[in-house]
Amino acid sequence: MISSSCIRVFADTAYIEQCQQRLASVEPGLAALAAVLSLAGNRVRLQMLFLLAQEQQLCVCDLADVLQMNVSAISQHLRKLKDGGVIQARKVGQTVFYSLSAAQQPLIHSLLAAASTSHATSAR
Amino acid sequence: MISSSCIRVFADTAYIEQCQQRLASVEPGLAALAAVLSLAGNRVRLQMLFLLAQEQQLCVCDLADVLQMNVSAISQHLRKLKDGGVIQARKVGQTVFYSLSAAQQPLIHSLLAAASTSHATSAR
DNA sequence: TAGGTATTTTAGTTATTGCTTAAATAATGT
DNA sequence: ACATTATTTAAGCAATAACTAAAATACCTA
Repeated sequence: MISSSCIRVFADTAYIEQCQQRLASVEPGLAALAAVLSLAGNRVRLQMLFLLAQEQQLCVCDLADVLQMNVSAISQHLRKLKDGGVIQARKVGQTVFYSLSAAQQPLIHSLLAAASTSHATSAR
Repeated sequence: MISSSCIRVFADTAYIEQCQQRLASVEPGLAALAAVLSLAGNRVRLQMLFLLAQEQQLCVCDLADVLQMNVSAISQHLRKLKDGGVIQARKVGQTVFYSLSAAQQPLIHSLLAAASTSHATSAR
């Protein structure tokens, strides 16, 4: 037992274990989702995903121009997104075009939909 | 101009500016979304959100027991989620019950749905 | 082959994050 | 008032993240 348990009215051992069991059953999915969300949870990367969703594909230079950022910084963000399976690369000559990966495209689109629809309640 | 622009076939200034303009129009929404996603993009916090979605409400102790983590660490995660407007607190005696905030509940549920349905394609 | 362009990688710096420990608050019961 | 319980806060630390600058790679064209 890592930390001292509370002695409270609600919640008994059986209840705790039930929660743990339900959690365990979805844990792989949650871990994978957390990985994608942490990638999308960066302002610059979310902008990049928005642009890719809108334009289908963009090269590193395009993104750097639009976001007015260092090419190297953009490239490093793209690498993270690619490593996370969120985007894919297609090389044409010396230009690399990035696009949303087919696998994660639905998730990304549903996330971005939330940005427009949900009237983003300001924090605090 | 922050970085040297590329001299490439696709993409001209007009195109870049068009992208920038579209981006600017959704930027407030994207920034707000990024804030929520970065909160949900942490494995522990996503587990907490899953549990809150499942059980409606839980106190700090419950979460610490289920996740087998330090009460203080849990409390600090809860604070971030509350500051971000993702959850809300209700105090009953000396126990504080946390639950998903009404405003962000739809977004959180749609995120969690992705964890079960989307057959989370493993990265790399 | 040489030079230029697009991109990636490496190294270094600074800022942020998540956790631990310990102390501080707050509410409850004696 | 005092001890107990639930939670929060503060301080410190190790790990991670994001950016800059510089060097390395890859591809194209003359």
